[in-house]
Amino acid sequence: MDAYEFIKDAIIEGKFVPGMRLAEESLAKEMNLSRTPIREAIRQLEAEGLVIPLKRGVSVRHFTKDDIRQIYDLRTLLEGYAASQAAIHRTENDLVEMEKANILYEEAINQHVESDMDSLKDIVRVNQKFHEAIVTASKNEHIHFHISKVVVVPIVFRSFYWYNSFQLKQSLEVHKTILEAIKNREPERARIGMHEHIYQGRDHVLKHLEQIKNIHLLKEEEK
Amino acid sequence: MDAYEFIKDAIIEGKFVPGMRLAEESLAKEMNLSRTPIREAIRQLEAEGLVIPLKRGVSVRHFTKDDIRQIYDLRTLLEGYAASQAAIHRTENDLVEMEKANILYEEAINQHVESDMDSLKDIVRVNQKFHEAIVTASKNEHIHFHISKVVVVPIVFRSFYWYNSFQLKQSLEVHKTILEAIKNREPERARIGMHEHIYQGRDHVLKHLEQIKNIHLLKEEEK
DNA sequence: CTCAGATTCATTGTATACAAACAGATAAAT
DNA sequence: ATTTATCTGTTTGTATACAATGAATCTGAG
Repeated sequence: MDAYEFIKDAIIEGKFVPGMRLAEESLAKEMNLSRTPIREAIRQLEAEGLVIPLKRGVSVRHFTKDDIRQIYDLRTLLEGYAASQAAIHRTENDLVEMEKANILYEEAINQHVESDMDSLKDIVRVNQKFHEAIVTASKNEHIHFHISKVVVVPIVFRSFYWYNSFQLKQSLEVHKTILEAIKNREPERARIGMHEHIYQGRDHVLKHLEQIKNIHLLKEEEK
Repeated sequence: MDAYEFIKDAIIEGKFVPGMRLAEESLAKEMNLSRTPIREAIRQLEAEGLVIPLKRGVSVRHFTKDDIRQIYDLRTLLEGYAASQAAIHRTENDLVEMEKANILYEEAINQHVESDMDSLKDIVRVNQKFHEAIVTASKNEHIHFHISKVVVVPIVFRSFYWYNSFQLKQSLEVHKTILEAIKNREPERARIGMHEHIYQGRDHVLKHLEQIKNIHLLKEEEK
């Protein structure tokens, strides 16, 4: 669906932010459509929890620090399980896909120069490919379905752009550990590796949120 | 939403079955509405995975035995985690709610007479209340959100109506174990109890599906 | 008889129209 | 001045209309 993609992308890109009131008419005008397809897209996004209904229109959902913690707990649980299952069910082809994704990841990190947004965007994208490959190898499409819903949220915060080279190199190491565990069919080690990896991400996002909050407080004081 | 409830209920009640082609117009006529609200309801149900888009119209999703296995794995993971978290975060009030639900469950089981559909429906409802109470006590609304999506699917199969008194008494025992573990703040025991409980349900549904399949095969032969 | 092409009919996708609900502003009354 | 009531403009909810798409049927040629 087109309107769906448009709105979702706008949220992910930060064009629509939490608290912002979105009316159907204005959205429709912005993308040269009538209200009908817009409404359908909104219903989908509501069902996914990305957007919440307002008395008047909708708003992109506002996630608190507590939400982030909960979502990462959930994601750790799901992706950790997926990794352990991947270690059991993975085929040779799955392994090839995972390795391919990880080589791209390594290349992206090596080419990366400190605080260059575009190269970071690349890294995020390739990282996702790697995670996707693992979930695919777990052979549980229902978990896949739920993970895909959970993964979007942290992206909204664009905390990734704050990773430094050291952290990136570190996460590459964890990737390699996970990959090796899945290759050697060690479910528990794969799970633990994934836990570590995602909790790293969680800490990072939370720290980022803390900074944003401070900036916000600063602005409040300035007034 | 009204059209949403209508369609979802129809699926749960078995009025709309997998493979059945549902056109917007006919749905609209059936509930005296125009197509517009119907379409929105369908988009929601699609996002939840209960219904799949067809080239022409939609159909309620057909779940295979493998889907059931995957969904129960997922549910075990999520509800097991919720139980362990409940053992950590539960308040006195949560405990009261859980005990209340479980007393109702015990009463419903004691009043139950073998293969009475209505009393089994009651039991299913009260059982859900118990599970709800645990998830609430876990203090993670995002897990709650995902569990609620996962729980609907097995209901569609109405395998519950095949429980016998012995199985019901057995599941009451497991409920009590879980409750005690949460009360005594033993996360791991709560998780294991929940695992056992849900895997019991899974075996039951799978056995039921096997029977249905046999009946189906019988019918095929009769032709 | 079989298959390709044209035709018809059902069904979706989108636009538009209008009524009902609601928020905010203005006016009136105490 | 504060509160209540009314009015007004905006925004949603639903219905309807029509074009685009796809499936099924029919027709004619080989």
